[in-house]
Amino acid sequence: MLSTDDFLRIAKALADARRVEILERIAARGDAACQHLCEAFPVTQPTMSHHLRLLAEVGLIEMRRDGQYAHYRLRADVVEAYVATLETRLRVRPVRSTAVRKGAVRK
Amino acid sequence: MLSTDDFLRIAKALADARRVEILERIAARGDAACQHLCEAFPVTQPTMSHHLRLLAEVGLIEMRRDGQYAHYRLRADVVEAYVATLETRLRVRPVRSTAVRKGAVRK
DNA sequence: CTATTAGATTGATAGGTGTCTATACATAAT
DNA sequence: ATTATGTATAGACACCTATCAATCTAATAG
Repeated sequence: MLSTDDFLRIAKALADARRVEILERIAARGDAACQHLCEAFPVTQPTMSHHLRLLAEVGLIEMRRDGQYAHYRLRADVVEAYVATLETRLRVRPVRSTAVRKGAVRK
Repeated sequence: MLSTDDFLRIAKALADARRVEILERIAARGDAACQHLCEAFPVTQPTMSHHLRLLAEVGLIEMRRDGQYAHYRLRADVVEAYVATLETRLRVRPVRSTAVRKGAVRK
């Protein structure tokens, strides 16, 4: 279960078409470099950097540095935690156990 | 599975703290009148009306008129459809069957 | 018909944010 | 060191939207 704050921040992160597309791409590849993502979408590199930063801040993705390259991967457990929280708050189904690693969300 | 458009509109509807609170309230009661919701939150009636309209437009709630009163109830199946679509797009778990009644989303 | 109450609509305003250009920082290659 | 490349930051701008006061419509009560 996410805190009210984390929950809202994730919801806002998911409320942008481009960001969801980026997440999809990262999820589909398992691992994506910023460079690759910049080429895959019609946005400038700073805009892509902005989106990735935001997604990482709310915990939906995780970055791994490899020299000058930045690689990202999806935090499926955080997505699940968001879903579980949404369902619990709206009472649409029994809660499912979804352990989320501590420190996923940057304060 | 929701269309890309419906998916995004629901995501945006869920990306506001007040709206989620309103949804929670409606979900908790099973049925809530606009009047009651106005008293339950520190917002003016036009603002509440605005939120309810938006939530109904994206299909998350449904209105029933009773004379001059307006009653709302949650569309749990639409919430589930949103969740299923999110999980499918991000590949976080197998798809679950979630039939959504046609015409829930106003065009 | 008149008054009252519930809800919707209309403008207007303030704050938030997605996007860009320009620039800075960091790592790698020569 | 210098140059090149990948990423991050800063500032600006346009657009969107949550909110309110004021007003309007609809239905009920007297």
